[in-house]
Amino acid sequence: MFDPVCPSPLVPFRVGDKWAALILRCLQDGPRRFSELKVPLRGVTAKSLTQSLRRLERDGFVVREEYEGAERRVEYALTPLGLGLLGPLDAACEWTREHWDELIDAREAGLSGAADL
Amino acid sequence: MFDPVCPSPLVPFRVGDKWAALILRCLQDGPRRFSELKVPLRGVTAKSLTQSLRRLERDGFVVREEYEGAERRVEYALTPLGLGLLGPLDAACEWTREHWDELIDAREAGLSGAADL
DNA sequence: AGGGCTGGTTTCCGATCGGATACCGCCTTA
DNA sequence: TAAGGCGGTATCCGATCGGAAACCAGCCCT
Repeated sequence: MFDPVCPSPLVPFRVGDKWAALILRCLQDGPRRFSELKVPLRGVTAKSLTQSLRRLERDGFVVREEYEGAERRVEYALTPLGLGLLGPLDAACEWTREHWDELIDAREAGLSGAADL
Repeated sequence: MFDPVCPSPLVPFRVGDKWAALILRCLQDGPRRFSELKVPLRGVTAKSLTQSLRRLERDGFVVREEYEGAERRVEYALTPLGLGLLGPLDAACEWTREHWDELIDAREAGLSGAADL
């Protein structure tokens, strides 16, 4: 999941910061713990993950719930607002999948003669 | 159009860089000249505009056409791919409009107690 | 000859982004 | 008592983003 070799920088859409969209996807099937998020989000550092989660929380897309008990347990879950965000996000993802070949071709064509950028 | 006082940083979606989405919108009703883009995109500097346009061109969303003649004339137009991009973009915009109040409320609530970020 | 418009480029700079690394308190288990 | 997992923080750093300002060539008009 979320292979770092995947050329996702090609995707023309973004939701929030670098990891936000992936976090939302990870949470769409239910709450996840901090460490359960780190696994699928390959390569994310604790700092970046915390930062993204704090922002998603501040913006009302995610709630942080700390359970008290013997073992420490913190779970993150989507709010209704965050769940709704998945709609347009899915639309964008689907469009990207449908036009993937065109995106690749266009960029490769546009790349010849534009070394930098 | 595109009032700088508009709190658009609240919008959770992004397409490309800061000006890309606005440029696409400006082009949706037909080609526009460089200087015709600068007007509605209030506050954009020539550098930023050029940069965004070059990227959009490289990625195959926009074409640059230079007309020869007495007066200098350069026009930018959407490609079919760029036109298609407006679909999911519109979906995202509409979602944002529908949930605007929730977005505001959520951020205001989330802001109390989170000074920075 | 000078000034203006068009479509940029160049340089500089501060702000932000995000990775690397080290460290932390708390709790459980061996 | 030490080791290890959990859920982070703190600090540093290089890369990128994007605005400000200056400058430019080519062409027009006066």
